[in-house]
Amino acid sequence: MSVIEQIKTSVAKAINQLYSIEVLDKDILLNTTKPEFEGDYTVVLFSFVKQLKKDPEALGNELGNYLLANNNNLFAEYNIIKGFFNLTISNKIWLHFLQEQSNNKSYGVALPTGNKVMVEYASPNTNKPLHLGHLRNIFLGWSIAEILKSNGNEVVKTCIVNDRGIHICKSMIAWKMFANGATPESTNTKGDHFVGDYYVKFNEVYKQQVDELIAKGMDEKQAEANAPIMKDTQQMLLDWEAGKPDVIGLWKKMNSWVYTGFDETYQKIGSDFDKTYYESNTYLLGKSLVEKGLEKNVFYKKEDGSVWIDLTQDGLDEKIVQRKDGTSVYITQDIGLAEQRYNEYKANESIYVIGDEQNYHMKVLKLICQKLQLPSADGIYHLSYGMVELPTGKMKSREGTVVDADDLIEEMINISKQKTEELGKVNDFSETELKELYNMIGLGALKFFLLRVDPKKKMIFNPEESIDFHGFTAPFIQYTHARIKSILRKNEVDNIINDTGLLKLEKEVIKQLELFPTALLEAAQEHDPSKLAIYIFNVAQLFNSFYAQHSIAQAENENKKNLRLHIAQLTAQVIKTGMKNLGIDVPERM
RNA sequence: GGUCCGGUAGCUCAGCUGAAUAGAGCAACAGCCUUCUAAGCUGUGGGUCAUUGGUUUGAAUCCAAUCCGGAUCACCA
Repeated sequence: MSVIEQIKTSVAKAINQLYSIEVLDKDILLNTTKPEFEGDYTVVLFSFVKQLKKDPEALGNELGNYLLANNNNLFAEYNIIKGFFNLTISNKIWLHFLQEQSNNKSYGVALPTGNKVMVEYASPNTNKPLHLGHLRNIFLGWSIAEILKSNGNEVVKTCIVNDRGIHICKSMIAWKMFANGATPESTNTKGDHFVGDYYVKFNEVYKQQVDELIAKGMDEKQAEANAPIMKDTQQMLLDWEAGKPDVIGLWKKMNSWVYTGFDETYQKIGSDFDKTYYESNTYLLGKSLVEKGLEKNVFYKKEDGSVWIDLTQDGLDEKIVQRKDGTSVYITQDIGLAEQRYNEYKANESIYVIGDEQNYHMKVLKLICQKLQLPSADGIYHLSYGMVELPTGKMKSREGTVVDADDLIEEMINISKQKTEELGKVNDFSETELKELYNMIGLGALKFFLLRVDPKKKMIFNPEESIDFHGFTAPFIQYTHARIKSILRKNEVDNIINDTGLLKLEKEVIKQLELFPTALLEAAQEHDPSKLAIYIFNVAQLFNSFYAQHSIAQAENENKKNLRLHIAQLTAQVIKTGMKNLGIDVPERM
């Protein structure tokens, strides 16, 4: 049980005993004590002062005496300032904690709970390469999966590839018209970029044709509908749906180019999936559910034969779930896929990492699943994240104003190379070791940059200002780790910690380390890796202050040295495990 | 127009289940390497927490209204 939980339980019990009122653990408002006051944790008494009509001073003293008398292992002393009841935890608790955990490689990781969670993320289109927005999505998905695993959940990572539809046909048409048979190999281009170039090409030509038609006197709408290249594309979609061999062949070929490109990127950033679904296989799903919904009167049929659901009672609108020609719409596919995934994996929770422009859609999806009483319905959680925008506005792949994922990754790695070379601390590294280190630092910086902020907030990325390597960043944390490792390489740790008392900073670091499982749990509960990122940063920052003030190797005596080595060891461990949960590796040297 | 999200230091962001003098990082300025890795540490300056009103012993935090920015409300996906 964490120290915080112990305090809450003790205080709640004390109040129950002393005043016979019903107080639960969660009613205890507990903060870390502000540095300018004496103590470790502070209970805010005001609500009890009011309830019990007692003077805070008197209440605090009665409580303090009771706590000291009945929990003498936990509390060392207390003081009361206004309504703030400051508790000092006894050093024995901290030392015991350190002794128990400093050698525990899996500190913070919970035992299996039997809970199963699916995390869906990435979900790219196969007509263009990945961009910065995808990276935010992928890093978030990966990280939340890791965090859930650390909290004892079994996790299935999944991806739904958007591999069909008009946008795919656009690239295909443009390739047919302009490529003269070129391939990624023949042009030495990464497959997803190769296909993406034709998507851009399509839009150029399309725009030109529309302009021409407008110049000939057509209005804009008509022009857009009548541009020859668009008509060809629509025909191609029909041919695809009809299964015309040459179209299907081209579709398969171009998609395979894209997948090869994606795989390269996924491998580079260290991401993978346990199961990939393809929309070309799932887009017809959900039909049986429409039937079921009609039977249950969840859905209703309009005169023209289209099927709808009325969500106005729930504050939403009417939504179509099946077209009059009997084909599924997007949301129906999603319902069908939700059912299919549940049948395959029986996960009781399903997290969708999808941008916040789909908030409404996801709300509707969950609601419909609930109304259909699908077993997966209540477990649906939309991990919504804000768009990544440029200072000039939104990224638009159609217009080519995107921050390309591969370019950005390469740039980050180059910067880390350059900085590492400037510092010259690892000149003895081999080529492979160096490459690994540059990747670790460059990708770490990028991942941390995207994960350290609240997912639901949109973020602005300025390509002109490169991502920082100082302060609240991954390299700062990685550096702290490397520095500790350097000390641990040079000094023997004795297993037994002797009680020599704790200096302020020694205790502060231990206190912070003790919060690790709490931070991991909070990140999981709130589906928010930024909580963990901030926690790890605080650990590193606090350790660095400690490090600057107190020598470890040259400590005042052997016992102090050993104590500090244990602190250093556990700090390194927490950083390593914590960063792993963000998908970031941490070097032994840098 | 309805719904949802956001507005905190020059910049990027924490804090938002109410509680002590609103915190970090970056940038600026001033210090600290003959001692464990200076990608570090210490300090200084920098705030009408969008605005107004309300609830409360106490509001950045809760409520209401207003202003600003964004998303969404497709027989697109």
